[in-house]
Amino acid sequence: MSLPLRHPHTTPATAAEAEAIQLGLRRHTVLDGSGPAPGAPGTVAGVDVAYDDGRDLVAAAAVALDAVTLEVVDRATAVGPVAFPYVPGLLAFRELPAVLDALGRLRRTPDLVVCDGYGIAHPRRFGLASHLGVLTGLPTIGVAKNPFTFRHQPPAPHRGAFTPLLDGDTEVGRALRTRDGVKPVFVSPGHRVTLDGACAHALDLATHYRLPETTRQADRLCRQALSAA
DNA sequence: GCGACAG
DNA sequence: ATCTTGTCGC
Repeated sequence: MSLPLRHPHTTPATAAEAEAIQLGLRRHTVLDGSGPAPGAPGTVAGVDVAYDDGRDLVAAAAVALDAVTLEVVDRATAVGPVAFPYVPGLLAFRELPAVLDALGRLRRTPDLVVCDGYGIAHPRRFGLASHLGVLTGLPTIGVAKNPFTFRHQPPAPHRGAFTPLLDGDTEVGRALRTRDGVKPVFVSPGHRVTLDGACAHALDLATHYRLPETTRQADRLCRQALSAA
């Protein structure tokens, strides 16, 4: 089976073409909070990919968790050839083909998807999570391990503290502390989620570790799928 | 022009 | 992302 897409998924031949596609899709971004409320029942999926440059392979994983208990309820993987090179700002074109494949193999469509990367915290306000959200119509957020090119002050040392992630004067995301005294994560909305909502979801999903349980599970599974391929 | 730059 | 052992600490 596969996921119905609201917009065609395309693999561009050049970076310039990719930027044009990106700008076209960007107009469909919605940040109205029509996605699930934090704490609401349902499923949350984490997606991630791993690469084997030597074999030109990419492996993606989608792991669905119960949004309330954080128990794993479903998992799926997809392995295929790498379709696009790594270009900062164009990561979606490299990761999404395999991710869409894996997501489509879940038994049930998740109510929220958590990406390992950015949503609107992006040089053109359209990162990986934004791209995935617009293509599928699903609510998405991005939780990254690094601040990319954006400025921020360190948040207070306690869990839940945050500071704005700034692109000039615009708050495009937040540096959010998910554990006391541990390096923050960098959260931004992708699609159908507000910035406040994205942070609340990230905090709910990262209770025991720095990273959301969704990304931890997906990271483990895609590495496993790659080594098994 | 060069470097930096999510994964 | 990936190449990679042990080690310190809760």
